[in-house]
Amino acid sequence: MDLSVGESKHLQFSIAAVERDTGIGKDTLRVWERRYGFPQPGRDSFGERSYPLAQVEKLRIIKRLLDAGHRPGQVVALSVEQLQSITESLLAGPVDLSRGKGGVGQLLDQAMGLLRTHEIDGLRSHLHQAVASLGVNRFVVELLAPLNAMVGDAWMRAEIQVFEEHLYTECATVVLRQAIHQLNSHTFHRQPRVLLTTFPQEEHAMGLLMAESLLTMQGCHCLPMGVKTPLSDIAKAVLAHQPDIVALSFSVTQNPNHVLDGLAELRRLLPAQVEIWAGGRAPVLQRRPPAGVTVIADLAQIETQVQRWRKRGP
Amino acid sequence: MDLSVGESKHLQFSIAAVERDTGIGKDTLRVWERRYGFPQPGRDSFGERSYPLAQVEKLRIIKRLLDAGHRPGQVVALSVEQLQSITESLLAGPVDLSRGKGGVGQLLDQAMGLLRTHEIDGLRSHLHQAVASLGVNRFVVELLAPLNAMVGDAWMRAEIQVFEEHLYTECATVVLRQAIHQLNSHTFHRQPRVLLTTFPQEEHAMGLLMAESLLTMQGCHCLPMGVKTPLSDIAKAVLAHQPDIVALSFSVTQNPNHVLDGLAELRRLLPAQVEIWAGGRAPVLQRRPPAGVTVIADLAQIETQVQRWRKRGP
DNA sequence: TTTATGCTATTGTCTATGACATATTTGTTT
DNA sequence: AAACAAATATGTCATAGACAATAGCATAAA
Repeated sequence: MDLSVGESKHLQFSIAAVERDTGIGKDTLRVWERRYGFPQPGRDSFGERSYPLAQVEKLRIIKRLLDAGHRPGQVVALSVEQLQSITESLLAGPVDLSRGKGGVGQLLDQAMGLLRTHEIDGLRSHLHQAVASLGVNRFVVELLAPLNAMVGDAWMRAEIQVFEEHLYTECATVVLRQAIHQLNSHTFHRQPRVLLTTFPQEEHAMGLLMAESLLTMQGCHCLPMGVKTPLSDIAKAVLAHQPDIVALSFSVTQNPNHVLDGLAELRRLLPAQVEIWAGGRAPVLQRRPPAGVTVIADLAQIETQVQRWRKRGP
Repeated sequence: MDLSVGESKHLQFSIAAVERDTGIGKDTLRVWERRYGFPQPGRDSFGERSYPLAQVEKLRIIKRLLDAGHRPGQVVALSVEQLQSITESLLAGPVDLSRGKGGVGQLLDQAMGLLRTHEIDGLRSHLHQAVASLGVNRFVVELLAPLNAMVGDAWMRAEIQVFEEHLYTECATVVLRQAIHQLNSHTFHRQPRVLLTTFPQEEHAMGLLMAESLLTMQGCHCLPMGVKTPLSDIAKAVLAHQPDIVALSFSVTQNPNHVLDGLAELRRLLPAQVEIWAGGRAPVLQRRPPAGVTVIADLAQIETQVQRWRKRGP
């Protein structure tokens, strides 16, 4: 029978299948084997690497730790137990802080509960209700943002599955998009035009969507461009649409240098009167705020910044 | 400055950037060079391949022809003129067909016009109106799907900018999501549960969204999971949610082998009674339909397939 | 104490060429 | 025409070495 598909009956994976399932490139897999002694795949009858399931799963744990900032030399050669203890020690504190304040803590816990029990329809209607009762602003700032953080944490600890995270993201996106659509944007005296997108490395669209909702609440005219736009294309779009502000979102996992270099480069490409706003959880933004860029430390600041822009001279 | 993206100031591309932009693997690019004499990249100061823009564009044309069924030996060594004459003789048929029938051709052209003149708000309201007047079903099948194809074509020929494509995608997504949300799903006798997602390589969510809208129209219960789900996580989600059908979407650019390998592997991972539906523009699906997988050749077939499922014994 | 600078180790990706399984075409024989 | 065999075409995997980019760390300067 045909075994060329990458996975044999006994859950053995070809190098291409491992690349697809872990996101680790073929070259990297080979060089890890050479340098660290792991993974150590068997060979099939053609002399090609054949990875058992256990090694693929270990590789996924390793990938998570790398995303969290660990380096291959520290973790690739460790045992599964050691990897798991590192994963657990990685996140200990900040979760409890967000709960309990303002009474939304209960809504948060309910949402996490629905996610864990796979009640997606229940989660969706729960979030819909929350929008209705809290209003878009509080929904985003007090419920959705902390919930994102909690889901991200839980994912890091492998407490929730990848597919649960996917379902959550999709669900939250639907609810939030719906909420944005129902906003009847008030007309302010000065209505800034805001172009929203992310850099090519950044895949996460939730931050962008949260920003869009709050900006729309503030009466801004939003031009959402989705994620992963090359710098030169951001510049072309600015030329074509003449926005007042370019808003960018960065998640934790972003390479700090890429963030700073990208922002500096973009600042160079854009006319001076176009403001660049950078928000999101990338720590480097707070630590070394780049020149000519407005750093949005947390979502609540969006309101303040829009007001500042309105007061600014033309 | 940051050159890590693979593209230098003078529009020279690294091999990784070419792989990303054309979908042709690094190994394949090197072996074409060895065997056919094209592409013939220059070398940068480090001795690494450096592809000029013209060659990348030619590679995109070649990729199109390969997707259409031509073989590398026939086309890789040809000149740009020869390639274009083949392309035009190829494209004579199916595009015009979709226009002019049923009067949506005009709506199509208007949409393309709005996109080219950067009137995004106009495009959005145009599409909203189209949903209202055509109904979701015809909107998706007759307007949005052809429009996607046209935008894809235009992008392949480098007639539209990357940022225009981004804006279009975002705009169409918003309109379609809105339309889905307003569907009040009728309850049928047998209501299949459908899990929707894509393989890890596939970034495009539009196909999935179009499928979701049509499935919902047919009274299906949809579980959208977003894009890029690893195979083993699809399997876990199936275990948790017990859907009747797993629906996957594939765009043209997908590597044919990856598509077939992935589908075969997924088929082995899932219980036999769970159907796998594969749709989208990946030509390999029609050319070599994999066993145990229902190929959805075009969107209109979704209705037929749902009816077939309903008649099927439990 | 903090901020720059330079050295060193780490790490991913590239290069080169060869091998070969699978797919497709071509040629030959019923 | 249909069936089978031989030949080609094609993508992917293998090995091993090289090196640019990154990160960590120590030292010097503010």
